[in-house]
Amino acid sequence: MDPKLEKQLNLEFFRENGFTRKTCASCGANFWTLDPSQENCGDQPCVEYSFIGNPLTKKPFEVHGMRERFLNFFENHGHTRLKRYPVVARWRSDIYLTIASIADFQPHITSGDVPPPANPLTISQPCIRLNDLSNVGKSGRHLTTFEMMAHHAFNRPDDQVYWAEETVGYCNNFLQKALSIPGESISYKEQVWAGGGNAGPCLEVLVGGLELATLVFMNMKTDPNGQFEAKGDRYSEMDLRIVDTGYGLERFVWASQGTPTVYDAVFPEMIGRITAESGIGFDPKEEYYAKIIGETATLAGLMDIESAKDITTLRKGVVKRLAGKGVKMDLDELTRIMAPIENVYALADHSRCLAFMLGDGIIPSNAKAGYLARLVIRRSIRLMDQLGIKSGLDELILDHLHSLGRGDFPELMESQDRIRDIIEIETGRYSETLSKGERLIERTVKKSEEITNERLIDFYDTHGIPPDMVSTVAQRLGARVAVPDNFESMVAERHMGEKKTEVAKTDYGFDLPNTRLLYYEQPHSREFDAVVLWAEAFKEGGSEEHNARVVLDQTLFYPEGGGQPCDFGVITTPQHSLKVSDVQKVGNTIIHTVEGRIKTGEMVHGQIDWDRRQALMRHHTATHIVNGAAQEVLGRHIWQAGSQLGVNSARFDISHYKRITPEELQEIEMRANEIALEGIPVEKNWLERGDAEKKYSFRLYQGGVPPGTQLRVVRIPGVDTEACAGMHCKSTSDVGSIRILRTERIQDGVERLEFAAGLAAIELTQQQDNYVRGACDTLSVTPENLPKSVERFFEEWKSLRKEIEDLRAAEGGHMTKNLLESAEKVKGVRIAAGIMDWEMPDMVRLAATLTKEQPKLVVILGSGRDGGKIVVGRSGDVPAVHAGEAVRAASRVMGGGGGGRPDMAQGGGPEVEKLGEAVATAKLAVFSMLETA
RNA sequence: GGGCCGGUAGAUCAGCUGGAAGAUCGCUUGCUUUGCAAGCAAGAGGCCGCGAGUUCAAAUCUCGCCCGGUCCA
Repeated sequence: MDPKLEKQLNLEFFRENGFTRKTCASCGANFWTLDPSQENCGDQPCVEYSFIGNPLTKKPFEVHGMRERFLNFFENHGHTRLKRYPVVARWRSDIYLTIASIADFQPHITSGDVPPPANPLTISQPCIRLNDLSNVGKSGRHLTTFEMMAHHAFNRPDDQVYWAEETVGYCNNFLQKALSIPGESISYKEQVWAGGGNAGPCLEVLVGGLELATLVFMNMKTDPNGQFEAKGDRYSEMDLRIVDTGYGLERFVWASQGTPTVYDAVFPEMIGRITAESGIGFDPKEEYYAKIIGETATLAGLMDIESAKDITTLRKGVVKRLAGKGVKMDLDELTRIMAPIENVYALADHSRCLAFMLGDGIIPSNAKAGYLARLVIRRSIRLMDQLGIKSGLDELILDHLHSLGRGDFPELMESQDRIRDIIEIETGRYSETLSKGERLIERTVKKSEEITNERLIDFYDTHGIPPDMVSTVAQRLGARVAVPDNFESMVAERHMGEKKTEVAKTDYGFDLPNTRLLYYEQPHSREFDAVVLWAEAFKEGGSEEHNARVVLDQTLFYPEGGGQPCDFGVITTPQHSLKVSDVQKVGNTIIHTVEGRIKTGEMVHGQIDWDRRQALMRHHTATHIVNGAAQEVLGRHIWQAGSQLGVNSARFDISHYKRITPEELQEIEMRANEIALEGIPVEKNWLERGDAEKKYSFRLYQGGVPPGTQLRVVRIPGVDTEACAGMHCKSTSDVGSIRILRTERIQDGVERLEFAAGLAAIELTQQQDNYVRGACDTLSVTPENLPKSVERFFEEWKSLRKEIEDLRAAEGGHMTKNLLESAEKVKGVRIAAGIMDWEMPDMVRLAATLTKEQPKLVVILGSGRDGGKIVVGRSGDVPAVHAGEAVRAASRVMGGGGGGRPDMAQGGGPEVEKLGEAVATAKLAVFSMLETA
C-alpha cells in the first residue's frame, strides 16, 4: 500500500480512543484494534466467524429495526435521510442495476457537476449484485439483493462537511453506542479502494470475523501522471472528496441474531414456507441441522466457492470439523442434508431479488437488465423443480413483495398484477425452451450417442439447456454424459473473443465560449442576429467550399441531442450566405458547421429551416403524447427505451413484456390523436433537479438522465412529464394528426413504435392509399373488397397450379404412347425422345414415371420454356447409360450446363433455338454409351 | 449492443456435398371390431419465412430483410 495513503488512515480518532495499530500475523495487513493481544486482522480468512450461535448484540434485530436504528442514528447526527433509489439504475448508462449506494450519485454528483440532494446524507439503498450468483445459498453469506446502508458526505474546496476522523467516529459510535457492540471486538483494517475511475484509502470494519462495513475516503481520480499508486494504477487528488460508506444491513441483522446463515436471519418466513412445501423432510432450525449448517457457513466464510470441486472440498472440511466436535457424519450424508437446504436458501434469496427487480419495473428480456431478470427467474424455476415445489414462482415473489411492501417499500405493491402476468409468461416460455431442448437432446443422442463437451456447451449457449438436464435426459436414453467441473468457465471462454466497440470523442482543442440558447427563449422565432465569437481558421489553400466550425454569441439553431436531429438553415455574413449543415452542443457551447468562409468578429444573420424544425417539433411532441397514450393503454411499466426523431417519421422504443396487438396499437393511436385534439398546452420549465425529482419522480428520466443542476421539464398535464431538452410545439393540437405505422420487436421486452405526425402523417396515409389503389387497380376491385379478392385470387392460383399439374400428368399419359411408338431401339433398349412446352418439374415427373414403369427405356425430353431445357431419364436396368453425361453434352450445345444422377438428370441453356440440336446430341450420346457398353 | 442457432404439411421434425419435397403424429374416407383402445387400406393437407443474387437448375449456396430462440456484457 502506498505510504502516502497509509498516512491518511493514521487518524487522531484511533489514538485518542485507545486503538493500537497492528499488523496481521496471517495476511500482513495493518489494522486498528482496542485489544492489544489481537494477532490477526479480524477478516476472512485470517479468523473465522465467532458470532454464529453467539450474537454480537444483546438483542436480536430484524431488518426493519436495524435499518431504522441506523438511519435514525445518522439523522440524529445531522444527516438527511433519503428515500431509496430504484434497483434498476435508469440514470446510469454504464450499469444496469444499482450495485451500491454511491451508484445513486454517479456520475453527475460524484463528478461535482451536480450538487448532492442533501449533504451529508444517509440512505439504505437496496442493491443487486449477480456476480456471485452461484455462491448464493451455498456460502451462507452471499445474497443477490442486499441493502447498503450508508452515510455520505461530499466535500468541496469551499464547503467541507466531514472527512475520515468524523466518519470513523460516527461508525464507531453507531457500533458501540447504538448497537452496544463491545469495542474490543471491532477491528478497522487498512485497505485501498478503487473503482470506476476513482480511488481512495479505506477502512474495513470487522466484527466477529465478519466485514460489516467499509468506509471509503474517495479523494483520487485516475491520472497516468498522478502521484499516488493504488491497485497498480496511478491516481491524483481531486477537488471533490467523497465519504463513501457501505454498511451491509443484512450482515448486521445476521450478526445480531447469530443464526447459522444470513438467510435464516433475513427471510425466515420464506425459508419456512419453502421448506414446508419442498418436503425435504427436516427443519433446518432444529439444533442438529443448525449446527451442520452453521459449520458449513463458517468454513465457507474462509474460502471462495467457484466450482463443483470447491463444494466437495468444503464438504470434506465440514465432515472433519463436525468429527472434531463429536458429530459423526460421512460426505454422502452431509451432501444429502446440505444440497437441498442450499437450494432452499438460494430460492428464498432469488425470489426476493425478483420482487425488487420486477417491482421496480424491469421487464424480462434477452438483453440488458431484462436478461438479468430472466436469468434469475430461470434459476428460480430450476430450483423449484429440484425442490419439488408445486406453487408458482409468482406466489413466492408476491410473498416477499407483501412483506416488503407492507412496511418499508409500499411503492412495490403497485406491480402485483404485472408480476403475476410476467411470471406466467416467463414460466411458459422457459418450459417451452426446456421441452424443445429435451427433443433436441433426444435427437442428438439418437444420432451420435456421445455427448461431447463441445456439444454440451452448445446446448447451453445456443439453446439455453442446462448441462444437468442434458445428462438426465441422455442417461434415460442410455447415453453417457460427463459434465465437466469447469463448465461455466468453458462457456465464458467461448465468449472471450468478442470485442466491444468504443465511441470516439471529438476533441475541439480550444476553450469554448458559452452560447446563449435563443431557441429556448424564443422557441418559435425563425431568424436572429449574432456575433461570431470564434470561427475555425482556414488551412492554407482551403477552398471556398471548405466546411468551417463557428461559435456565435447566441443562436436559434438547435443542436443534435436527445434523439432530435439538429436544425438546418443559413447564416448570412456581410459577404456570403452560408448553409448550416451540422449543429452540435459541447458543454454550454453550440458549434455550427457551415459550408464556407466566416470570420471571427463578424456580425451575422441566422435563419433556420422552419419546415424542418416544425416537422421535428411535431414529432418530438408527438413522441411524448404517444408515450403517455402507451402508458394509459398498456400500463405504467412502460418506459422509453430509446427514440429517434426524423422529418418524415419518428421511432420510439418502449419496454413491454408482450407483443403489442393490432387492437392495442389502434387504441394507442386513437388515444394519441384524442390528446392532440384536446389542445393541451405543452409546458416547459426549468426546475431544480431535486425539486423536479420530488415532484415527478424518476419517471422524468425517460430518455436518460441529463447533467446539470437545473432540469428542463417538458410537461403535458395529465399525459406525460419528462426531463427533455428538445424543441416542442406550443400545444398538443399543433402536432396535427398522428399515425402509427407499425410495431417492431427490437428485443424481448422492448417494442418499437414507428409513427408520423403532422404533414408527414398525411403524406404517409396518402402513400399507403397509393399502395392500396395500385393493388385495387390491378384486380379491378374496390378497396373494401381488396382483402377478400386477394384471398380469392391466391386460393384460385393455388388450385390452378394443382390443376395444371394434374393436366400435365394426364397429357403425359397420352404422350407416352407417341413417345414409346416413335422410340428407336439400340441393343434392346428403347430410346424415346420428344420436344414439348413444359416446365422442368413436369418433365422430370413424366420421365420418372415412364422409366419406372417401363424396362429397358431411355427417355429424352426437351422444352423451350425459359431457355432450353432438357431431361434425360433411364430405367434401372440400363446401367450403361449415364443420364447426367448425356444431359451435360446436350446442354453445352445450348450454351448452358447440367447434370444429375446416372438415372435421372436435367439441364439447359439460354440458346433455345438449338433445342432440337441438343436433343439430337443427347440421343447420340446415349447411342454411343450403349454401343461402347 | 455483440455471439450462436432456427423458420419445410395442423404439430414435431428429416432432407440442406445444388438435380423428382419426405417421415411420424393428427385429420378425412373406407374396411375390421358388440363398443372402446387399436389394426389395415386409401386420401386430403406445402409461395420449403420474404426479397435479391449465383446457376441450365436453389428448400439446399451468397447477401439483405422479417420472425423466433438462446447465451454474454
